[in-house]
Amino acid sequence: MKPKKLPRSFFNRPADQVAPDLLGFHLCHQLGSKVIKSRIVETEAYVGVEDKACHAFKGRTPRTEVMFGPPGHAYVYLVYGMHELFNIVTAEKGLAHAVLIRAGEPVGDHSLNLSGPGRFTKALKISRSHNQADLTRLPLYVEEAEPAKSIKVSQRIGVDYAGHWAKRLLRFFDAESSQISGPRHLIAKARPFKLK
DNA sequence: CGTCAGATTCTCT
DNA sequence: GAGAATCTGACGC
Repeated sequence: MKPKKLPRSFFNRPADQVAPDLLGFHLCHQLGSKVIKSRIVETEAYVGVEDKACHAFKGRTPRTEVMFGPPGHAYVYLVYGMHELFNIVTAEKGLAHAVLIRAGEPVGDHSLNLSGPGRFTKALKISRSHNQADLTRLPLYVEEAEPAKSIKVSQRIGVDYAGHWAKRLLRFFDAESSQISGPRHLIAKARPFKLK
């Protein structure tokens, strides 16, 4: 398969459709003459203003402004005062959907730890300076690759406060990957998911 | 294996 | 001023 940057149309769909489709694809960051690549193995969908676990639930603020913009852009923010988390804005402008990238596997000759959303951004050298970056262009882009063969779904992690939204199966991961993050019991409870 | 507290700072009330 | 889409290391079984 010839590597190819994903076009904006790929991202112009609801987050719960984009999130499983991203598994197996590569997130690439060009730094000078080098490109750091990671195979995406774990994602979570945040489905807009009705989703209590989604930052956009509280409405449009300076921080969440990007989410209300057009799809295919980065939403990077700080949690717990220490970790920067990388999201991709999806669905049509105004819906404020996003996909959180939670884990990846190294691609190429590097041996980085990409298991966990905080580690993922650290390893790929992604920071808040990339907030609002257009992901259909350099230096940050998603490359099409072999899709994950076996996908599982579970509840999202760290969103217990979100009432019935916490129970929705919006976390997707490659069942064959060893880099999956989060509590074991959620991984054990996960169930198979078939792409449409 | 499991649970738990602490680090550290931004965001919105 | 409270709480957060996390990670690590300590301790108990």
